[in-house]
Amino acid sequence: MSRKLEVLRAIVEDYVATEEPVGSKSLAERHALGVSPATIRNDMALLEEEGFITQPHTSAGRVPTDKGYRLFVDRLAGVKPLSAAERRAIESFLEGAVDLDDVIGRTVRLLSQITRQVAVVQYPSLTRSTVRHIELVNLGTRRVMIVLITDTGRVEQRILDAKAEVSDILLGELRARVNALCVGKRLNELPDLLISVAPRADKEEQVLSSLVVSTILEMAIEQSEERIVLSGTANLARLGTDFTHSVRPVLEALEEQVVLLRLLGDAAESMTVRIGHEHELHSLQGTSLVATGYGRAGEPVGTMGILGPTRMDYPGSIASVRAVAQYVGHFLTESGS
Amino acid sequence: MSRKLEVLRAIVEDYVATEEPVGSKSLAERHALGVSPATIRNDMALLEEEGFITQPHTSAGRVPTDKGYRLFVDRLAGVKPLSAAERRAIESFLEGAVDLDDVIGRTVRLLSQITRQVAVVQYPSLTRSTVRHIELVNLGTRRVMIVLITDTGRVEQRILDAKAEVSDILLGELRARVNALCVGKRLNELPDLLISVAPRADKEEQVLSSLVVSTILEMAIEQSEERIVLSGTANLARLGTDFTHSVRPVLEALEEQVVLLRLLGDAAESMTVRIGHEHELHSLQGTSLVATGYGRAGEPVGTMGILGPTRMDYPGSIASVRAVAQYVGHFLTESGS
DNA sequence: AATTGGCACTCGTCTGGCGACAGTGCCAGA
DNA sequence: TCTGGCACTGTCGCCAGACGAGTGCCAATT
Repeated sequence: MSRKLEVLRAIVEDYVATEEPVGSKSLAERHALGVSPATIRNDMALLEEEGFITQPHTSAGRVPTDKGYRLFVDRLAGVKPLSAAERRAIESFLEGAVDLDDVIGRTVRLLSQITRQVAVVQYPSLTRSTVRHIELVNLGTRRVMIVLITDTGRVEQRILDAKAEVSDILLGELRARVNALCVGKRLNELPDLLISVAPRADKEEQVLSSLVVSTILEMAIEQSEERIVLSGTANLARLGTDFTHSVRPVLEALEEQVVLLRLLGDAAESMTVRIGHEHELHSLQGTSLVATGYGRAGEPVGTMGILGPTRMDYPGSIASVRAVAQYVGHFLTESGS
Repeated sequence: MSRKLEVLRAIVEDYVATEEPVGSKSLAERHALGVSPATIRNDMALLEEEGFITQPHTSAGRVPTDKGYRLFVDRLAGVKPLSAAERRAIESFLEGAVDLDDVIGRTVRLLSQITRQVAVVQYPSLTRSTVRHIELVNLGTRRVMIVLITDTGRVEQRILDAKAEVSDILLGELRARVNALCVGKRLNELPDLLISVAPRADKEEQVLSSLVVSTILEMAIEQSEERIVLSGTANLARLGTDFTHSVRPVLEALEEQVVLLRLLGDAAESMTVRIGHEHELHSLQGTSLVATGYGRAGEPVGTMGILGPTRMDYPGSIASVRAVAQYVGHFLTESGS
């Protein structure tokens, strides 16, 4: 690898470690580059021309630009092995999780703790998952509860006003029919499947079944708006000290589900790193995202990642996110049958 | 009311409005106290001796102490009527909420928006609520799903490994028996009620029913650990500009469910205001809490409130929190049957 | 006895100047 | 192509002085 890139790598590493602009002299001292500060200065001048680094002011050291970080993660970042403590934390953290909420909750805390950044975890997506069971419960007083259970363990329920008293027998039949049709199918296949349930002779059944079907569809569609949980917002301190200008806009952005969804949206499956200005949203342009998909039995079901300052430890973050995602994948695969 | 208290009230109001120490001169100008600055200075000296106000430094104006705020909210704060915009916001915000999660989610966002502080809402407490229905679903492959539905609309589910294949008939019987016993009862009554389910002749049924019963109890107990949601953390900006010293510790405290629970724990029913050092937790001593319980058909089920700097608009916050709590109470009472 | 105007005093903040310092760019020489 | 030397430049910390907001006290007034 050319020395110039070696210099860039050294700059990124030092800057991430010290949080201060790095100069040619200290660079020569801390890294065994085998050349003098003057030579490094020449390389730095070139790197600056090409837009990989910049100076905060004339007589200061250099700081990587977003473009510099990009080059770093694409070509220079080695794989950083997890520390023993991290391994242990990951392995013990999910022990004893009782349900899906618990798994996701533990995961997001785990991620934010080991990376010391803000962690973001998307619930297993409904559209990608399949129906395990649909339960219809007669609550009396003309009400029916519909419970939709997916193979990822997610449960959605809705209460339906049936207009008229509901017969248990009818409801039982309907339950059997709906389940026969839907179990094992993906949620986005439901609309096509459920068409066949509606047309039926009996008037009373007609009304009820169409109500039930339309509610199930509503749940499948409307509720497939994904949920995302956060943890570790206190770690935003790493963005800088002036709250109102650096931290606040980020905190505001993170409170919007829509923003979070778009944030994780594209990072669908493989490891994705989005750096500074690569974010569309202006308020996030001082941050970087490291995200990857996680799966269940090979099938991708959701995304998780961390958000931190562009000046972050990319190799470490990438390693942690990847490890946690894999572990959660295993866990989901083994626990749910 | 004595003029001295009038002065204290004026100081609190001005300080909350301007966020700057308030001096005798500006106080005389902005408020029609009918006396000269010199007189006010005398009163201020007294108030300072008694510990209601203090000076940040010798030649600055006065700032209320926690004790001063306490006196203010106890004796001086009038009721501030809600603005029309707030009324409208409250009334329209809960329209179209589809389920309990949705109601709570909307409530917490609403509260943080109208008060411009951090809002904290506790889910309807399980122990205080009653069972609406318990559903047992045979998932096949030796698994049974248990769904516990409460009258507040909260749904808890758990999957149970039944060790052996489960007969639908048996499960149906068990479901009927459990529901007959539990529906309408409070969750904390369940242990006593469910004892009678266990002893039964049939070996197979014995195993299954004891498994189911113990799981239901687990759900009732373990899951009655309450959930609390937050919103508006970006508003912590109001605490001050230096992130690491004022905002960060608060953000960290708020991420701990345990802390949140204790925070809201005591504020059980009536309107509670906890100011600065009245918090036990050190990291919250720069903040104040305004909280109240909310109910459903008269029964208290949970707590909600806002957290902000001690220097906050107490009358306004109290009015908003009270109004939202009442409205959510109505909403819960009407919507669930 | 309460209130008021006047006045001296105290400190914190703002400003400008100065020197130390870190780091660069450039150049001539190896 | 690399290196040492050197002049240049911008930041930061420090200090002194001016400014001003606000107080405390006192003597005079009501």
